[in-house]
Amino acid sequence: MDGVESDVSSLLSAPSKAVAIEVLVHGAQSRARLARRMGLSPATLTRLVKPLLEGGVLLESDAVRSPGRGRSSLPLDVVPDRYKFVGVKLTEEAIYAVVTDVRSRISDQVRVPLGSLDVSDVVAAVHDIVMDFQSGMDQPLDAVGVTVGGRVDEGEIVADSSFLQWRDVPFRSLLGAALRVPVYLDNDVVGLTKAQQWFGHGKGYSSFALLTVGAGVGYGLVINDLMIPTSLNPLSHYPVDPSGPLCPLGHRGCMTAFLSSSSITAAVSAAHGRFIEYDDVLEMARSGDAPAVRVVQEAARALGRAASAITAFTGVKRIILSGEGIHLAEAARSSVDEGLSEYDTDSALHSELIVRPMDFTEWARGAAVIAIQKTFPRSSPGGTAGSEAVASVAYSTAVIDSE
Amino acid sequence: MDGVESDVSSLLSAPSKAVAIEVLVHGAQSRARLARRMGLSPATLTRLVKPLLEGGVLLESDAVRSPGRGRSSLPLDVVPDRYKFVGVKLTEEAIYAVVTDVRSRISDQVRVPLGSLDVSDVVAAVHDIVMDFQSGMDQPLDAVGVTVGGRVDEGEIVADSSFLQWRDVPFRSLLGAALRVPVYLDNDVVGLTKAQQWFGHGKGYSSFALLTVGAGVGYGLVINDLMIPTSLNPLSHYPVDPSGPLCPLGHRGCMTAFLSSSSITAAVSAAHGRFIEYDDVLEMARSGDAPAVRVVQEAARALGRAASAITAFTGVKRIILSGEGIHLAEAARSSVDEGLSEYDTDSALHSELIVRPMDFTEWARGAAVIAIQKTFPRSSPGGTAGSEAVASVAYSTAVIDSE
DNA sequence: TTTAATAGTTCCAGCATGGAATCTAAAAGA
DNA sequence: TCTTTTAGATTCCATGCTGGAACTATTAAA
Repeated sequence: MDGVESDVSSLLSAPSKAVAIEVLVHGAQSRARLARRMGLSPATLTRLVKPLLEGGVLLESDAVRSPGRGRSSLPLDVVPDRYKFVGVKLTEEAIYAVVTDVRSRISDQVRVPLGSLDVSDVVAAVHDIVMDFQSGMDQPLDAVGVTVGGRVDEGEIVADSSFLQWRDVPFRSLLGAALRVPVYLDNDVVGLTKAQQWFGHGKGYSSFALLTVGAGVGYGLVINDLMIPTSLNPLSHYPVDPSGPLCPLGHRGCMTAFLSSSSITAAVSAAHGRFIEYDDVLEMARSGDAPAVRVVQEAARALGRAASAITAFTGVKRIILSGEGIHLAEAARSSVDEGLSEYDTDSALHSELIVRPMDFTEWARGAAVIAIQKTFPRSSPGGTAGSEAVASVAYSTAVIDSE
Repeated sequence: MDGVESDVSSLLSAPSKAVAIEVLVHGAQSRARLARRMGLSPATLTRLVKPLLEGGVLLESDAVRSPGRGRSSLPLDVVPDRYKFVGVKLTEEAIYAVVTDVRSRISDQVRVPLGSLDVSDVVAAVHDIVMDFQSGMDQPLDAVGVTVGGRVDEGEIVADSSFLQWRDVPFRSLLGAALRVPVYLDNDVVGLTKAQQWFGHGKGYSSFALLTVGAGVGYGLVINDLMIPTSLNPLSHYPVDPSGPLCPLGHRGCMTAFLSSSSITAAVSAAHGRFIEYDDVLEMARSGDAPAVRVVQEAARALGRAASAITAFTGVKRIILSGEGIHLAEAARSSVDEGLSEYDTDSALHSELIVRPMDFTEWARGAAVIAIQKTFPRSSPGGTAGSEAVASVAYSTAVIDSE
């Protein structure tokens, strides 16, 4: 609990950190189990765990009986309050921020409306939020993660965010100068995907995809435990049905045209001659309003088709459907399945859909996970030759259209 | 050259093998260069190279001058004839077989028409071909790779091959019993993709895709240097244009409906009221025959759309377009580009298309590469926890529809 | 009470690695 | 021509990670 252990990265060996991450992600477990899971000898595990216990990263809980004979195991778990992180998600209307522990469990959260999109104003607002959190805590903050919708380069610069109307803003260094804490920056879908990977519905899957539906369409991809930099603009405007509606960019039947909240509300509003909220559209669909039913069903079918395409093109079966607008998948699940199986030839290779609505707090948690993962970095599992070339690409371009 | 070094796998350490593969794939280079590329010290490289020289795997060539001062480097190269492999590609009409060196350079090849699709007949035919090759060689064969269109399980069993009309045939053990040489089995697109990865147009790219057009549509995907098991049936019947023609399975506007040779010849033949060969269709398109032009252009546009989708869903930019039927992409390149950019919003993230026609000999070379890669296995670069679970999935299902 | 099975530790030999010093080779400059 | 500089390659050694073997600890079953 003392401040001796200032930094994980510098004081722990890479294998020790790998053990910590294993416990972090897969929960409390004994040395023996860790050894088996990680393909290491019990002897090695004893050695790797020692500095983690001394550093206060892990804690040995009481002995636990397992069925059968043999000595009880001593589960190792992370010390929940050993680290504290802040996650910040920027949207055009508000800043959503959370305080989490190392397992990304939220202990505090706040929503601050955004008065101005001016860079310095936003920096100041985030600074104030973090300071506010800090003052209410009895321990120092370990890191802050910030995510935005749009293109983020090298974790440093908001290269292009249409909704914030920012171009080439070195947000990380700006905020880092204002705070005394390490600041990390990334795309919002990347954050949400990584949160799912370590702590959410992607846990235990070496490959999965995340598809979010809300103001825009987001897409995150993890293959072989590695986040794939998927350039998202192309996907959010991917043609699902060339005879479908138009999106703001003029594409007929693209995913945005079918799935974005604005497209859906616009279609139903037009039919009824008055403006109708997104949630009301779903409600109306449920109660049988013909235009609403039609629009929601078509959107759901487009979603199913997109999921089917993801599996076809990436081989990934597990797909998490999420975002503020994903309730439409619950409202019209059969249409989703319809779109999913429309062109399916091999039933054994079905996509496995998980529908999990997520609000903006969840996005902020994703931002916190960016900070957590940077604090507990994986020791380059890819291990490819030509490290310099790889380094320049890593964590670079993951873009979504947050229009 | 003597038979002392019987097996690479058992006598060389994993890092040494990695060095051999580096030289194999990226060509002759000095120890210093290898050290830089692989992130190792010069000292380590000297040590790793020694057993490779002693084992006759690598050879030191004459000193080569580099611009500037300093000692000349001593390039290390593989001894081309140290190993010999046979690659066999089974199609419904014939067996295509090649003899290659460790760089997959073809030194001999043969095409044997297939009289019967009976399993024992095919085993006998392949056996005879391999024996024939053997008798003409002054050194023993190191391994045989066989590829087939269809689903191959665990590298052991042809689970389902529609064109050979085989189901659950343990081809590897059957052929292995007949031959005295290690036999490896895999899907044909996997072989072709791996050949591209190590020795072809995917060399130097950690991620790329291969799309083949011929009797059917094939798709191979490599991400972060790892072959992704893409279940191909879904892709070959992926809907490109819901208003397009029908495929044999009744899908409207799927990739097979647009791109398979039979669909193309059928469409043009119907228009002209007589049967027209595939190559003639391309010829007629070139000379302006309206139906042929139309069909070829639509097929090319579908190809472009498919390529665009690959980039959108996988983030992979480099796409190799190939197969016996890919000449249509050359004949109508502008239509390919049209389909590629139809829904493109971000020009910086364009797909990078490489069009390379490949005949069946090239597919046989792919089979040889299966044998080469099994002989020089990579030491599990993924390195994920839970090795047992990973092992069962690796090299399993990569399917194409070879109908 | 003995035996078997599992968890965890200690000790040590093996081995891969990289740093430092050294040697070799070639070009540039005096 | 000799010296200096630069870079490739080697040798030697300290370091550190690893797993095997032997051991202790704990628990259930015979």
